[in-house]
Amino acid sequence: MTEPGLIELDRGVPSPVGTLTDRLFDALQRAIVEGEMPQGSKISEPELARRHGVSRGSLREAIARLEACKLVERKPNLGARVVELSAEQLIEIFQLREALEGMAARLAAEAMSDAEIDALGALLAQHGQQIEQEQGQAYFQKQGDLDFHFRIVQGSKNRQLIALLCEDRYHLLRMYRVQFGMRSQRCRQAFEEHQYLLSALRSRDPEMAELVMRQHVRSSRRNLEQALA
Amino acid sequence: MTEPGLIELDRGVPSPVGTLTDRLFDALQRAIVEGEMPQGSKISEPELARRHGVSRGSLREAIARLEACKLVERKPNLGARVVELSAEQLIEIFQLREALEGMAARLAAEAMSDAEIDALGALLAQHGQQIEQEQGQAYFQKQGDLDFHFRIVQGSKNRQLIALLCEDRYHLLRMYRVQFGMRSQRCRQAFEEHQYLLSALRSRDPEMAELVMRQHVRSSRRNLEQALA
DNA sequence: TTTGCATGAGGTGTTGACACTTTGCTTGCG
DNA sequence: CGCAAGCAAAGTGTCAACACCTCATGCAAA
Repeated sequence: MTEPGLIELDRGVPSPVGTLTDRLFDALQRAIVEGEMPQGSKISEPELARRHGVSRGSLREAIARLEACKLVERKPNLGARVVELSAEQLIEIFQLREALEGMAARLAAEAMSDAEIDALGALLAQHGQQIEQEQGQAYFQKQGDLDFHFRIVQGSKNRQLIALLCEDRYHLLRMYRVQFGMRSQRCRQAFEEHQYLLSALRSRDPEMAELVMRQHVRSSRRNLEQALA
Repeated sequence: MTEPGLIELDRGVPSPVGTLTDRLFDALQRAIVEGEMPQGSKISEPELARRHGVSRGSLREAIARLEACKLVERKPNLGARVVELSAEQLIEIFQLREALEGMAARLAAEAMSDAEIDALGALLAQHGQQIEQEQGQAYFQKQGDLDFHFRIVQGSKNRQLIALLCEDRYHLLRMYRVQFGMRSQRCRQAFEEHQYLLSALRSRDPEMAELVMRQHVRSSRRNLEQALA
């Protein structure tokens, strides 16, 4: 629920938090994820800098960070473009997730505290209610799913995994969800799989947790492949 | 054998390849991996810029890329420091590798061409000879091991995996190998495990390939944990 | 002696300007 | 009419200078 606040740039107040490059990075990242900057569109440094009332230097540093997140691609002397998510790349991302989140679940089964697991259970219960009431269908359910996976990764207590999935690649996944936002017929099934995973965590069974998580991500991928064909 | 050339900065010739930031990045990366810039040491932008005869702007972009590779850590208004590899973080990196390279091996079992697999076999045969002759013990064997894993990842044909392991995190692994360079008693065992993996690839058995690779990385990790204790 | 604040130096964040590269169009020649 | 060389505009790479922040040093007051 309380996702680390995205700072709005270009508002009345000059957002007195973080460095200028930080705020620029957040603003651009949001713009790309939401689709305001279309996939594959070219980024003109002078124009963007003018639009945001910022020098090119700061903008270039922000773009460098976006490049590290794989949200933009840059070629020397040719400039930067917003990344394009092809079908193949989406599938590759899901293969990456299968491996990484599977390992995260395995580690989480041993590293999460009882309190964290209980909190996860509460979150799931809430999701269940939302699904029953069929309210906030699209957005909230997807956000909920993201929250769930987010917490598992955090629960692994592995800083490499956390940095990679919750900071570096997190926004790329959000971009996929926002822009490819296919209505999830898989919603109820995904909810069940989340509960299986919760059981594995409660049993402190690493092997089972990894198995369930991998199967879960793989199902999502298969669903995606089918929808793309 | 033919690792993409590291460009030497500060030589007679002005290295007429790539942008200045690129060359700076390569030079700093090498310096960090080799230990010339000690772990945890602070990076003074003015001094480094002067030493390399470069403006601070270019240097800052190079540092931003190093940060993306996790080779340096930066805090606002406090500057950048070379990353410190603690024992815990090393273990976390190996857990990451187990997941990622396991998946890479799985995919490679289906995606690699027969020619690529044959070339891998030739590489392994060469390693075997080197081990027999006990020559070039430390460096070449470690480099050989890195080459082997490098090729498996490339063989997965998954651009996400390749970018992550062969570009983003590759140098962090090299840094560990160079600086923690423990003599590998495990050398012969690792060689055998590599051959098991080759067999799995030849059989086009994804399940087995992933299993062997994960076991291989896990053994390395256990060996590391033991050596650290 | 110790605590607190002022001050200065060093360092980082940010900016505007300059130089080179790319690109699309124009112009002149075959 | 087609094509190559050249030119102009836009864009990226690089730089030096300015503004703000942090930290350490020293001085003054309790």
